[in-house]
Amino acid sequence: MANQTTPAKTAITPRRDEDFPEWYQQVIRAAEMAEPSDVRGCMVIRPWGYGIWENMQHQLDAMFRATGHRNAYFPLFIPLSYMAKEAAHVEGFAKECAVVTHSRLEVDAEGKLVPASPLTEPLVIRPTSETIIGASYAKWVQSYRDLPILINQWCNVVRWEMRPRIFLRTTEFLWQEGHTVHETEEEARAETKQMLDVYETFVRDHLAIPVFSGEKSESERFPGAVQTLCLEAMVQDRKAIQAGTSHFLGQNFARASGIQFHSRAGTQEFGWTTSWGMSTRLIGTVIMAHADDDGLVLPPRIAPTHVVILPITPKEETRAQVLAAADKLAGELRALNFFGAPIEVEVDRRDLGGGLKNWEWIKKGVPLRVELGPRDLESGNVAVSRRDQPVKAKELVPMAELAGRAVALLESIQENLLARAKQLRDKHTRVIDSKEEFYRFFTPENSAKPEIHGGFALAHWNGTGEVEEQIKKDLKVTIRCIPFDDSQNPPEPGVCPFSGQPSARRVVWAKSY
RNA sequence: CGGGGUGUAGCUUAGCUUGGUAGAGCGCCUGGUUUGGGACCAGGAGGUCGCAGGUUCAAAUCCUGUCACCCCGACCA
Repeated sequence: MANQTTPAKTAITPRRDEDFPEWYQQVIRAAEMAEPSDVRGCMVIRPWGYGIWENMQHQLDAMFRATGHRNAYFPLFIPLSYMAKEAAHVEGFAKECAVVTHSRLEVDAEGKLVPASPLTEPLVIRPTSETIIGASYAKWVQSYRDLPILINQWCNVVRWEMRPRIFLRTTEFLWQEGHTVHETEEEARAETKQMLDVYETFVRDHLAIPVFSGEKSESERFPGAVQTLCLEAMVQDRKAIQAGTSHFLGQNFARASGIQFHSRAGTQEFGWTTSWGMSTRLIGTVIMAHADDDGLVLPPRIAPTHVVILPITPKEETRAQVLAAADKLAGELRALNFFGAPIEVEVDRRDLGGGLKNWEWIKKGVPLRVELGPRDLESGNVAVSRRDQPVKAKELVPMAELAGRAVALLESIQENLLARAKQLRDKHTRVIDSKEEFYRFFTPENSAKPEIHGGFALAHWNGTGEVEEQIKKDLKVTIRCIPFDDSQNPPEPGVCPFSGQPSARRVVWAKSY
């Protein structure tokens, strides 16, 4: 009996329903995506995690280019005085800025390295780049003919967070920030909405995560913005997570940075600016949206490897044959195009137990696993397992047909993950009209160790910050977004259950990350 | 930054109340047996018990401080 080595029921312990935050960390570790570093709040992104990020980057970048944007790069350091230019902006970020105050190290009398040469003006490490990019734009913009300016930058930013969590909230993180200047308010507003739509398409079609899109209430708005648009996704513990934001900045930052131009009418006008961003946090969102108790589950479109071929070589005499067949199959698959790029195939020829190898790839979330052994050579079949299906499930596919079906299989997984996520979200999105029901919805039965509960509540709201504040205080629930008025979410006047006052439309309430 | 908890080998941990020179499982290395499923046998490497003080003949164990991490709050992509 092999009692001691009996496999755990699930590859990840604890399970999601036992301890969701701990499960999340274990998935990241088991998939070798990232790990904590010696620097507090900062993470090391390992190749598997970084490969996912690179795919996200390339795909979004293509979408930015297609909408007329170009990449550029601005400094990491922002002069302290720049930060002070926009009042609300300073207030929003001051508490989480890392500040560089010295320019060299010296050995002191005790032989210890100490900072020396204080800077005349301290430099802030960018928490975001509105101010320093604004300074450049102020120089570049003279006339309406210079507009619009449509620039994006991929970079790291630093926000000194109190409670870091890998991918979700780290002190340093990677992101993309778009910064645009427009001649008119309408144009800038259209840009803000357009980029939100780009994000929504990306998150839904590439990451297989459905979202609510809408506007933030005043209390949740980006510091200095006139309007903040957002996407809100539901993950498997039914909390909301923001999956991208787009800000209409009005003329606030243009005034602060002096972005002015001669208009068609010959007058001097301030530009209308926008900014929009998404970050490595989306990797955490993908994990929490799709991963299961056996590890990561990757939407094929962002998987660093789409197909892993597992050669089974029980007998030395058939080994070479099996490996050759595996390589041949890999070659056929690599010639295929999935979603604009070659299918990424890995042949795992490591001399490990078959089960061990298999589990590694399950934990990494590779969409398709293909087992190929001597018996398959004879029968002409391979066993194909989909990561969106139970681990033991496999389908025998004639080897000659696999290449013909691979793309469809990947597409099917992609669709299934989206459908599954949508189902989860819809199941836990509830229209609520009474305060009692609302409070019940968001209150766990076991307060000592809260079980997974709640979800999204669609409830009326009188539009005041007081109601928001009260509910946040009572339940830790906030307005995640005020949906746009469109055919999908038509406005529906009603009564705010918290104040009894009239409400123009339902808004989305949830606990959030 | 407040409240709670935890720090012992790469990971999970026993030992701590009742001080007496550090134990296990997984993983790792070597050899062998295996091989359609997270294999088995034998041997082996790996720990200044988070760190710094203190009490003591003696500290993983008691005391003080400190750091890190986790959970809950305040803040946020």
